[in-house]
Amino acid sequence: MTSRPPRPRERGIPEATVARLPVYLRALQALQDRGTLTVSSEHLASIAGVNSAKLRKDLSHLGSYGTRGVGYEVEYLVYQISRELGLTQDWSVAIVGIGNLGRALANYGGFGTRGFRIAGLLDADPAVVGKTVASLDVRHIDNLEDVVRSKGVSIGVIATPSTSAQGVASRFVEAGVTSILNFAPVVLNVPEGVDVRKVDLSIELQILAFHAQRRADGDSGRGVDRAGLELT
Amino acid sequence: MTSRPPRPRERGIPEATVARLPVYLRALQALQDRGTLTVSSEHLASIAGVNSAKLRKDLSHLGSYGTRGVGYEVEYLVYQISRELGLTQDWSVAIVGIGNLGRALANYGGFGTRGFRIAGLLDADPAVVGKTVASLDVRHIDNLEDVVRSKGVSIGVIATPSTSAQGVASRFVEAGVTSILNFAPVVLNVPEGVDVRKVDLSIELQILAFHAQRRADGDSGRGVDRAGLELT
DNA sequence: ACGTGCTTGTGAAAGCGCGCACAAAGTGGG
DNA sequence: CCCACTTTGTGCGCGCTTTCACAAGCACGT
Ligand SMILES: NC(=O)c1ccc[n+]([C@@H]2O[C@H](COP(=O)([O-])OP(=O)(O)OC[C@H]3O[C@@H](n4cnc5c(N)ncnc54)[C@H](O)[C@@H]3O)[C@@H](O)[C@H]2O)c1
Ligand SMILES: NC(=O)c1ccc[n+]([C@@H]2O[C@H](COP(=O)([O-])OP(=O)(O)OC[C@H]3O[C@@H](n4cnc5c(N)ncnc54)[C@H](O)[C@@H]3O)[C@@H](O)[C@H]2O)c1
Repeated sequence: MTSRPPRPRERGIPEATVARLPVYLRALQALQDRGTLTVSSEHLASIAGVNSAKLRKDLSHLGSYGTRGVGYEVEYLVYQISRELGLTQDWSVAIVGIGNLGRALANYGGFGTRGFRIAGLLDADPAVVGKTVASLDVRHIDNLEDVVRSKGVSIGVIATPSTSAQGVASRFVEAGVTSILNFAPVVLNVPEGVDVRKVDLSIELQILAFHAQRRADGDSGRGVDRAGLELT
Repeated sequence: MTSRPPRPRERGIPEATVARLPVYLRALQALQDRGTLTVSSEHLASIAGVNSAKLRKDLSHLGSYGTRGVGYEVEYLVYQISRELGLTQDWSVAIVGIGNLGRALANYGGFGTRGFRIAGLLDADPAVVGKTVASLDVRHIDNLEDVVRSKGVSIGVIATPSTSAQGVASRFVEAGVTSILNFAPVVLNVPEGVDVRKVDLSIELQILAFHAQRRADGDSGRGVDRAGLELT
């Protein structure tokens, strides 16, 4: 537990930028589908819903891929962002907890499109194990290590009730999975070096409720005009 | 389009704090269920997975509800956070797009527990309209305005394909809904004063892939020990 | 009544992220 | 060849966020 030096900016792209690159990528692919060859930061920014200076600064972290006076070559930029995000390789995903949400995720076509392949579905309920969901058969959770190793799973998705989530996370980690996407409303405890992201619908609703209440508090009679909302 | 003054900190709780209050609330309710009466910032922080100083500063925005030398009274804090987040009143939610995801959301029990009531389900597909999902019958999207008005819907959830999402959002806005939770992978365009939050699974996976790739780049042969990961 | 020990609440410092504004660099027309 | 125009890449200032560190405050035992 040596006290780390104040982050020597390893070789790095800022987190905030990383979180926006997928948005840019999607916008660029939409342009590509429409046959657009080049795009200005202004135009791309408006599609992606961000400030154009921010977009340029974000892209500058990947290198200088634009041409002054012209803009960015769409195809080249798509490739560069894909490469930076690691989408030029395939990622195997395992989903644990094939209930309401797990089934929806398994049936969702949007993952396969961009380098993510669902390699395994796991559940603990005998009534679910053995069933076929999205042309994969649901295996018993005890096979987790097998599935991870044989399919080369590197991303684990947790869609179990929150009581089971920590246990599943630990098993993922033991099996060597270092990237976890968690839908259960609990804080997961994992060793350093394991990356956990959470998706929590209740939190999103509560944040919306907070802002809605604040708006209602201020608006007495008079019309809106309340500004300063942050649109994520 | 008057240029706004540099944000006079209306009367406000920082955004970052608002996003964490629901996490604290959940931790507190777990303590409450276990019969715990008071909790220190250190303890609560470790449950919630944050730094204790941050927790104290967050809570200080709500007022001084702690007792030095003792900690915080769990029940009182639950109430204060609930009130601040607007959970002491009921919020009606309408879900549009009753497909894989919409059905999972409708069947999810976790919403009702905390002030959110699903008041209406809407879809455009004649094969879905009229069906009963989660003991609500699915109405046709043309009834959106009706449903919003008659049920007092204040939060709209969009779970349609991305091609329809903007249209649905606009109809929500026209009907007077100013809080929207969007699952479709598109940037929504809404007038000022409307609050949009998005949940985008593909983006989460891509961020995980980015970090996983970076870890793999550094680790040549030798075991892990890569530090500096930010766990959200 | 008073000291001991624990915990809160917050000032101060450092790090990040955002957006303005502009120089640098390229394009294209004359 | 030069000039007008467009657009990138970035220096800079500002405000938000996080974390440290500690004085102030409270409980409890004696
Ligand atoms: N459904 C939603 O829309 C929704 C919304 C927000 C959050 N969530 C969260 O997502 C999670 C799943 O929700 P759901 O509605 O799909 O629940 P669900 O009850 O329908 O499904 C949970 C599944 O997990 C399985 N399971 C339980 N313990 C397990 C274990 N130890 N190992 C493997 N599988 C196990 C169960 O057999 C079941 O099939 C929950 O934590 C829930 O809070 C769901
Ligand atoms: N299923 C998932 O796990 C998942 C994951 C990530 C993102 N998403 C996104 O969530 C959205 C929904 O996904 P899904 O898998 O449920 O899709 P789906 O095709 O199963 O369901 C979409 C539903 O929306 C309805 N619909 C279409 N146009 C409509 C309109 N104009 N008005 C009302 N209803 C309309 C359709 O009839 C259908 O029932 C998509 O945008 C998808 O990209 C889904």
